[in-house]
Amino acid sequence: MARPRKALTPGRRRATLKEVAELAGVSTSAVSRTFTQGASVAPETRVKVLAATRSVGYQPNALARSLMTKRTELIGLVANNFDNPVFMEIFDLFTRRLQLCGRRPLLANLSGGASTEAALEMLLQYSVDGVIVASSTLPPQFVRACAEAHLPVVHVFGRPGNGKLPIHIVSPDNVQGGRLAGEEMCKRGYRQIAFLGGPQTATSTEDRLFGFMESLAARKLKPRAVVYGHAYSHEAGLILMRQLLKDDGIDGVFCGDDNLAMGAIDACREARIKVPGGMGIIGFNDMGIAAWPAYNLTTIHQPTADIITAAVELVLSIIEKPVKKPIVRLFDCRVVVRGTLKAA
Amino acid sequence: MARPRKALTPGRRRATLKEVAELAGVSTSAVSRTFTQGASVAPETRVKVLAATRSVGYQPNALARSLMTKRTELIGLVANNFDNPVFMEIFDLFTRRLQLCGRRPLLANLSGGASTEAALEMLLQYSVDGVIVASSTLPPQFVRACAEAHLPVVHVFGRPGNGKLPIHIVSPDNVQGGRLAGEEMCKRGYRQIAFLGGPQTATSTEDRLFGFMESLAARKLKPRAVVYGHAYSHEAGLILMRQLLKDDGIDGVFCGDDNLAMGAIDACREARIKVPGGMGIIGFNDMGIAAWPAYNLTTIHQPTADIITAAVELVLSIIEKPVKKPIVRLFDCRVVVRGTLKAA
DNA sequence: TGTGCGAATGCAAGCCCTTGCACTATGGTG
DNA sequence: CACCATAGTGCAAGGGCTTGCATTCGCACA
Repeated sequence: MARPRKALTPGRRRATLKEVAELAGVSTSAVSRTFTQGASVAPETRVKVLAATRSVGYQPNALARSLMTKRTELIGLVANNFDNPVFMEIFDLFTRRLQLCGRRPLLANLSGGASTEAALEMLLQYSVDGVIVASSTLPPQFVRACAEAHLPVVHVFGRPGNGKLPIHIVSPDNVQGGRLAGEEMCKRGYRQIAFLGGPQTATSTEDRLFGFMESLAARKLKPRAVVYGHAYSHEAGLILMRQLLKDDGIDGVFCGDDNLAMGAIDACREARIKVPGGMGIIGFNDMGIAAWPAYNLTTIHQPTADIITAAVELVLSIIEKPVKKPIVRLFDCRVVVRGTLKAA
Repeated sequence: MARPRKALTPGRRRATLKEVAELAGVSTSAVSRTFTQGASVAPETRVKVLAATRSVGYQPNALARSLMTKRTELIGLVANNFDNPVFMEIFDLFTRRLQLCGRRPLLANLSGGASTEAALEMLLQYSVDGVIVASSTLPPQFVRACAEAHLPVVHVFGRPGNGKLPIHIVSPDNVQGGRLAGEEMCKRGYRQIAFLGGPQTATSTEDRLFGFMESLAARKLKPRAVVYGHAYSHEAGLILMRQLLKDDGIDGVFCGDDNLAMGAIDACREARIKVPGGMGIIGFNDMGIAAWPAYNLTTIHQPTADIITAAVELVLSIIEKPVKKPIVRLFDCRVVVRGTLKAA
């Protein structure tokens, strides 16, 4: 907790560097250099400056500084999935990680059809050093537009584009994860498996389905059904699963997200179908709630913390040293076995 | 050892107001005024300026502007509860609301013992116009320090202080909510009711307990037990409930939060105790998951959207026109009846 | 025709910082 | 003892923007 600064009379303007300089009896340059890593300042000067600083409660104005340095230490954090509890963890990791590196997250919420143009404008007007877009359900044009505006941008949970623009990707390997899900279900004897995905436009859903179909194909199988929801939500899972249950040949469902999977489980319970006995269900993400006993969901885990760490490192590195060719970092997923698939 | 000097991004520099002025053949003032609400500019001048603006893709530099205007349109959003899914909704509402008013949320994450001093420093250095602190589990000194630094600050989910500093509060009426919970349980015949709270230091827990005890006292009852968790988490609820179950006289539990309540339900299920038959449970918050069929939790609803709207309005208004006396806005809660309390 | 007024404009002085450059000590070297 | 590298300093010129002030212009009014 900052201690109260008595010298700052109420209502008074905040102290400026110039005032500190006068008080310390040195030039403004000396004060500035005192707050600049690696600048050359005599120890006694530094002491005087720090004393003056303390006595008026001076805080450097980061915005004025950025005018000269061309660096704001601001990172735009763009997302559109504020309805998915998974993102709580993701926000937590991002903001802490950024804080650790002395960067500040400037948030842009693109949920509910907020204007992407306005968001981009905001990022530019506030001169963010870089942008992290955390979403697989955003129109790809937005990320492109960032790159075109020469903003260093990393698309987390995104999918590699056509390679023309430097749009860097950090993401779980959704194809591999989908494959894992398919294999796990097959291994455990499920044969008539449906895919219950999120929005059809989400690259994550598409890729997970792709991997899933691959693994089925390797066993000469095909999905029994493929359905898509309007969002990665419990509600969508519930509704879609009710629909799938009309086909009583289905013995298992791969859900493209844990929220969907939990909705699907609730639909089964509603229909008095036992999971995993009557119906096998596997999710994707391994969000916290998936482990709660009420669901105890078998799911595909993605290494969220590693992904976010990598994303932050990447964006900082391309700010430092721009890169022409798109960088792609995919992280392997793994199966977390809980109780919604029967034993092998 | 000099600080690594930045290689400027190779992409073309962003256009400046001066360049636009030259291109349009007018003074910089004219351009500036074109982008200033209510300034006087001839229609034809405006047209020329806008044309030039478009042709070079000019975006005003909000940071440079803030140097003169003393306004950044940045609002600090401080929280420490990134592990609680409830906060996803809260973030969503805050960020959208702020965006609607043309403000930008600058995030400070105080989870996991991140330094409050560093956070305050950051808010000051970036000259946020105001601060919203959304937490009931933060050391009150932090909010005080903001106020002492003359930052307009609104404490959401906070509790009125001693009235010396202009710390404004927007919050659900936790006492009233607690009273509601107690009344509802009594009405339905529960008599040996325990309180399962969050951190003992959280004012929300304290106030909910207070209201709860009031309503019991009105019926000459007392809580059968009072326990506190380390956090508003499912895990804490689970652990505490297991503990409470050792006392088989308890017939109901008021949980200070839905996460706790869901943990408590899982503990009951684990012990094969039927809810609400063998044990009545009521939560607080009415988070999305509480309505999922797996829990179907009876709970106290707080009008989150109204609270957030009020908080944003309040912070903007005190930025505009500072207020000496603390403003307190409490919002009534209401009971949402679902399936975890037996019929009256 | 003269007067007054408001609208439109440009000038230049900032806002709060950083940094290139020129300059002074200082001490170490041959 | 002359010489030079080096650390420490201040000056002043910005960085991209707003805004008070003075000026110009057109117009309505008398």
